[in-house]
Amino acid sequence: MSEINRAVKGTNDVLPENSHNWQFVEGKMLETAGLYGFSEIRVPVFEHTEVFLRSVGDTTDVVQKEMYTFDDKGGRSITLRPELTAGVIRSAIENGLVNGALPVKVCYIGGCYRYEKPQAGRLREFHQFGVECIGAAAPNADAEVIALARQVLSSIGIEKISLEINSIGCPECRKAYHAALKEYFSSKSDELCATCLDRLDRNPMRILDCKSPVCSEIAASAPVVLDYLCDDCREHFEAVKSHLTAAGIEYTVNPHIVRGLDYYTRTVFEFVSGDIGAQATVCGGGRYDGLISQMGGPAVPSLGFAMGIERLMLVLKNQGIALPEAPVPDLYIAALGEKAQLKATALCASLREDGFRVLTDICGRGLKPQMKYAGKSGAKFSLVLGDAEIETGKARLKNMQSGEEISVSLNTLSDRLLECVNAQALESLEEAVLKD
RNA sequence: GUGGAUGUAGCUUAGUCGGUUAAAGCGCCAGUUUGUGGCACUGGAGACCGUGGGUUCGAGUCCCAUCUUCCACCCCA
Repeated sequence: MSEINRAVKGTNDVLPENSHNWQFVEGKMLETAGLYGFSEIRVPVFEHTEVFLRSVGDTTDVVQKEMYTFDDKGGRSITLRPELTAGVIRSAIENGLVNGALPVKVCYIGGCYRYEKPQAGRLREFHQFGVECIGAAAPNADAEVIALARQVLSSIGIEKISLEINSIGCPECRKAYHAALKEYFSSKSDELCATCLDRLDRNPMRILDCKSPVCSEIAASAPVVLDYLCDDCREHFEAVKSHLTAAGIEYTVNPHIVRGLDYYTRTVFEFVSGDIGAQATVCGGGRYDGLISQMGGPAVPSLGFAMGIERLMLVLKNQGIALPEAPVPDLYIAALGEKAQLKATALCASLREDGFRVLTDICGRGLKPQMKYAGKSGAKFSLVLGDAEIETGKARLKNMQSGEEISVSLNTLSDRLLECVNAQALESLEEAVLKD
């Protein structure tokens, strides 16, 4: 296949048969965020490259080798967003949100772009839902944001997923911890893998995250961040845990959680699933108290998380979680002959005006293929319109599941269809109750 | 960026030691039935066998390269 009919590597289409699942999931995300007071914010897909260098951190892998960066025709360096926090914070500062009533609570859904080698749960274009809570320093803010993530997951049926939390401290207490880590790992430097040797200088905390068996064995007995937290950070972390417990949220403390983006401070957390392959993190987030001032805003604390929607979909699929069915047409009108087609057009117009989902033939087909299509479309009812029906003003309304038919007057079709659709819905509702 | 696997109609696949018009099921279109879907039967459309080279009288089949997809490393959501 040539490039003209092939999607770019690492990108996916959401086809009509799946789009209702995305609509459902995204709807639940926005709805749940609303319960916590978060409103949607929409920001551009691209920003000045500098926005990401400043926030994500210019030593991170994301910035160093994964960004889609290019010069526009005006000579500006532009980057497709690899994540949304940077752009959202930029917008909050630029539009003065951070100077208004705090906290600012915003959420977002959008595509992100990273030049990576695709594999299970990893794409070059992927989608994130996330929230930013700007201006809240208290530990119950951390718990609230985590509770929101938890509730989003359960609102779409995901219960089997684990929450891991950690505190990586503030810049102050991290100095002591870095020193301790360096000392510890330096003593084992001849056993560490090549990348970890490199990390020893740049960012020793990342060694804790290494999956190579040797390194993770060494990391297992490395100094633990939690032992090096200053009093404030320790107190904060203890309070976060108390609030999580108060909210009824289960968690495990994993001192090896280290986020890959530079801006994190204090609380960090991940929701992890064992059902979707090596890329197991479905949601990652934490606190980033220094980010706003680092990006030229006032010194206000901030926190948030991001969820990978494709990974979420994988969890749903691999755990066999069923989402609501796509809506089906209420009525298919089969028409025979020009007169009947005109009448069908008129009926469709008024029924759609009344809010019904109505289909009719637009391919000029015969009755049988029309009925066949009606069946495939999943339409609840069908109606055949020919010369006889136009003449008498009456037609037979057919229930496509049971096959039973009733005679209806075309003048009162809308009312009768409403009754029939409701009756059918009631029937399946009763069936559902019986099954329980 | 490194490694392993993969590629034949829209989908799932068959295709022998290299041999003539590349096969089947599902799906799609139409008919059997001139006004009624699901079942059955009949017919039809649809594939430059991922792409480009090479070996050969002859390549879907063998060789090389390249791309895609999948999986893992790395990293992250």
